[in-house]
Amino acid sequence: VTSTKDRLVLAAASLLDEGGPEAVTLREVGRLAGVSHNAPYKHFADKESLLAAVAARELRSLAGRVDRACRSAASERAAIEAAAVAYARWALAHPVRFKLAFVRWGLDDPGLGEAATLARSAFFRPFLEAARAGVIALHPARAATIVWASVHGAVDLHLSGHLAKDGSTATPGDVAADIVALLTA
Amino acid sequence: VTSTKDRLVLAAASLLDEGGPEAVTLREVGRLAGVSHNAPYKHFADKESLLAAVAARELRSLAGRVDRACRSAASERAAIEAAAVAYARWALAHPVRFKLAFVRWGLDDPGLGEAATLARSAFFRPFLEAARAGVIALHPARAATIVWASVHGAVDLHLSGHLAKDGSTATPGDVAADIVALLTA
DNA sequence: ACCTGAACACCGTTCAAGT
DNA sequence: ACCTGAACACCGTTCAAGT
Repeated sequence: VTSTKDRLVLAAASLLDEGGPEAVTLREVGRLAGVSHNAPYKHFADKESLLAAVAARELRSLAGRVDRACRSAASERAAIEAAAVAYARWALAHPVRFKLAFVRWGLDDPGLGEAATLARSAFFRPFLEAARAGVIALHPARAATIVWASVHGAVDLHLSGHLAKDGSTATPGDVAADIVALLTA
Repeated sequence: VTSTKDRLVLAAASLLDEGGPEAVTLREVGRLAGVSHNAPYKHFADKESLLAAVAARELRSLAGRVDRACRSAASERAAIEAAAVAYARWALAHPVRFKLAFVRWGLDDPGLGEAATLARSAFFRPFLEAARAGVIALHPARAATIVWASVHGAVDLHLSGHLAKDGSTATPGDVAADIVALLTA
């Protein structure tokens, strides 16, 4: 019951996971979806638009994970920590998708914009609730951006191999714990 | 007096700045360096190795900038803030080079590893000195990783368009200021 | 030791045509 | 409305050969 368009997106995502970005060719995407090598052009403007659809799907998935993690937390502070941990776990588990989702797009796909807003909102929600409960002193948007940037940056540095391997630097998990502790102190 | 190898790296960097990653083709690199389209293969194993050399050059440049910014600071705290600001300014001024420097490389170029260590050391130095002076309470490597990750992440989110445009989220500069204030409080 | 030119396989994109 | 097959321009890489 999946449309050709959906199958194309799924095929691209699958190729991305298995062989990295350079493995995603329109010819292979078509073959995996059971259509010709240029059927994608009937559903997407070009290759970049197809990849943007993959990125959007990924961001919506991330938003869902963060949302569920927050909801099952016992306190406002635990919800913040759960959001940070869920974000880091997702990124470390799917490094290629993570990198794709934060590429500088040369287009402005409305679906991609909506998905990005969804992910941002999911991450910000526990901060708004913590601020209402008086758990954090800082402006919630400022606090949320700091934690988001910290976790995102730690993961990116880790994935690109820039954090020292000898243990002299902190891991993404350390950074998440430290920053939440600092903000709720 | 520049060698062909140097000219190839410079040509690649120039093309990268002007037209983005997809503008860097070995044919155009060769043409710009005044050699044939496959002369690069006499100096680099493949295209990825050439790009790794560009990334290494960029990381050394970043290390120099951070170093100079720290040295001209009036206090230990000012040195930390200067390092963070220098990092963010460099990244925002050269977004394409920034993205290239933090790509997940499928090779282990020794020159790239050394350059990465150089950049990391430059960023960590003011934290070691601040810890010695008693300005920060946290372990210096932990504090440095937090600030580094925060600034790096804020810039990456900003460049990929994930920070809201309506001003509801903080800018990379805000994040740098907030995180340094939190750590030295 | 360093470079060139031809050649090969592959890819994104376009186009005319099919149902 | 959706898809196909041929074709085009382009790119990374290899190879035989040149100085």
